[in-house]
Amino acid sequence: MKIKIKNLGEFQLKPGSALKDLIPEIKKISKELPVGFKYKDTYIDWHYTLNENISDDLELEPIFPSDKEALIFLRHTASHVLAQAVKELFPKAKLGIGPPTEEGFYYDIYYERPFNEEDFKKIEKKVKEIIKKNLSLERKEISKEEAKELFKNLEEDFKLELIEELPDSKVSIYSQGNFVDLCKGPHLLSTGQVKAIKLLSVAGAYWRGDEKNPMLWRIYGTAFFSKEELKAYLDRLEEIKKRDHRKLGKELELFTIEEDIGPGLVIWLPKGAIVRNIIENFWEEVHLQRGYQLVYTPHIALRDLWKVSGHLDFYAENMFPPMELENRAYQLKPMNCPFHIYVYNQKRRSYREFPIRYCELGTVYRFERSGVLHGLLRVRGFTQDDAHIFCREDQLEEELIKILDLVIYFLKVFGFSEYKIFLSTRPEKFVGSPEIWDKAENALKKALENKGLDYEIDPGEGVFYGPKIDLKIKDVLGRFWQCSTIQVDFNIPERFDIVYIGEDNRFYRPIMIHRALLGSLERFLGVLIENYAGAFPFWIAPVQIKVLTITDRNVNYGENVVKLLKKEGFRVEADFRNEKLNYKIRMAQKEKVPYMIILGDKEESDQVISVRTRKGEVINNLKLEDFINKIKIENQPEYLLNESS
RNA sequence: GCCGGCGUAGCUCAGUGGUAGAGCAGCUGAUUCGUAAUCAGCAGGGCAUGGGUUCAAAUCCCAUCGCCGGCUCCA
Repeated sequence: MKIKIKNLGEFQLKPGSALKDLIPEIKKISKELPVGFKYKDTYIDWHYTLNENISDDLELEPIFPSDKEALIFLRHTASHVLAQAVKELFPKAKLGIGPPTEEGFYYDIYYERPFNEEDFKKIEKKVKEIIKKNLSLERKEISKEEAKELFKNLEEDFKLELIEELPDSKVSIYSQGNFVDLCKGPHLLSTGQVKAIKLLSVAGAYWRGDEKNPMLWRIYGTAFFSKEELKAYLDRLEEIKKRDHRKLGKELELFTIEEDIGPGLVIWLPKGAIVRNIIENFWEEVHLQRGYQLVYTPHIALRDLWKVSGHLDFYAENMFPPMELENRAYQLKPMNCPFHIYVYNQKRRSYREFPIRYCELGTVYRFERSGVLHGLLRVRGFTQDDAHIFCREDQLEEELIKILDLVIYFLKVFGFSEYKIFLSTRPEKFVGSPEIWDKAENALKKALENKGLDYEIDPGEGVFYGPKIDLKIKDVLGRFWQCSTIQVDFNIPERFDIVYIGEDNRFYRPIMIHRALLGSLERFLGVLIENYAGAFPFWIAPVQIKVLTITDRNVNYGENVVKLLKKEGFRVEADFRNEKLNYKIRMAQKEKVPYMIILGDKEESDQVISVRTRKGEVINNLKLEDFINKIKIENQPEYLLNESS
């Protein structure tokens, strides 16, 4: 039988033999040995044998250690090594699943008690031993019946459950030493090929993510082909820690979340509030330019409003409980949409008016379970940069395209140029008819295609009132964050029975689009803090310039400079303390102020300034006027856009 | 909500049964200094909260709250 391997040539293989029998031959012609292969969409490792898995002549695509996909092989094996280590140390442990992930791998393992730090160390040691032993892996295909027998004897209950649900009559198992695991692969040749591995953490995880199921212990780890790559990864984890918005938020005095005030409720401190204010002002300006109208609505409303909107039926578990007052129930708002319906309903609407676009920085409250709160990224009270657009069916696609334009513009201004787009379709719990949903889903698809944007479909992830497009933005460290959401809604207009008069003088139902571009200001600022590591670009920096004097003699001159800068509208702080320059620079540097102006006798006598940038560049003998002209340009939101393009 | 870990001064952290500690920040004084920490002194703590064990608890036990890492969910 012929095996063609891309770029390596053709090989003959006898039926019944494994791909690994080709290794000596391949080694002769290739410096580097592939870790495995890809055939169509499946990974094939060296352990595949001809009669079992491969019937016809086929062309395989080799995967080398330098390929990204090679990590899947490596991490699958790494997770087996981990599982073996745990089973050897704790024979009573039962295995769940152990897949590779984006960044590493994990194994979910049931054990009668939690693994503690000591266990963790032991496991780590055992893992290293197994790698050192360089055990060969082996793949076998057996019938489901045989597999059931095997795992029943091993008392691997979770594996039995998995086997039960596998669609094929045959399943594959991999073994190394005396360890066997149900696994579809792919794997490396032997445990010794796992060169750089690190176990990272243990945490409880429900079997199959369902809280009705027993809790297993999930051990996270990561593995790479080289120690250098592993180190780079661990360094990156350190970097992420350094950029944590919770840490920076405290250090830079941006925001606080106080135990006495309540979980998930954010206090914006002056420095953070000014950042938020600058973003809000910019946001409003752009919206007004683009044909939106600004509205304000209350934080609470009569509970009946939420009955009409459908929230009580479909969203109740995310809402704060009602408040009773003068025999009427009020409800803290989880969304802004019903209010905007009433703005719409102020008068009879004509088809000529459309599209009508209402926008609001609307603060909403949602009940999030305590365990999921996370700094600014997951809170209970947040301000959405919300808008609701009412339009006719024939305008829907164009409106969606405009929204996509707008969101891409905003993200660019804030330094995000890469994102993933998801189209979420009808969930299990939904209002309206399936036909209407299909219509809405199609409109979203067409808009995305019109803009030439790639997207993935997230089945069943839509909101109860309509399908949506979500954008996840990629930050400088390559992490993705969900902020923007665009949702088509045929249902709420119907529930509130809103109408417009058409050309033919008859009533029609408008379509509503919900959209938030930055998402919530809290989350967006959290992401922004991490993206910039707290060093905001000039136009949003809470303190843009810090004026430092060298001696007390220069204070008068310093006050003058500060006054002139403030007059121009810049956010300036003075550090005229009787301290050494180095000390003042260090402080300003830690506050991540973009520019320091340093004033000594020299500057004063020449009536100039010295400027030190956040990056450490020094410009001497600058006229204040020239500096102001330079930073005026830098103070525009689009400055960085123009710089990089 | 569930599982594990953690909670000591404004911040970062020492302190594991015997009188609460350090550095930074703050205040006072000295120093007047040129591109990432000048020196000295002072002040600052219900050890998350509430119970319990003990002659004695920051330390051991129980409960509650909060935070962190996950599960799940979403802006």
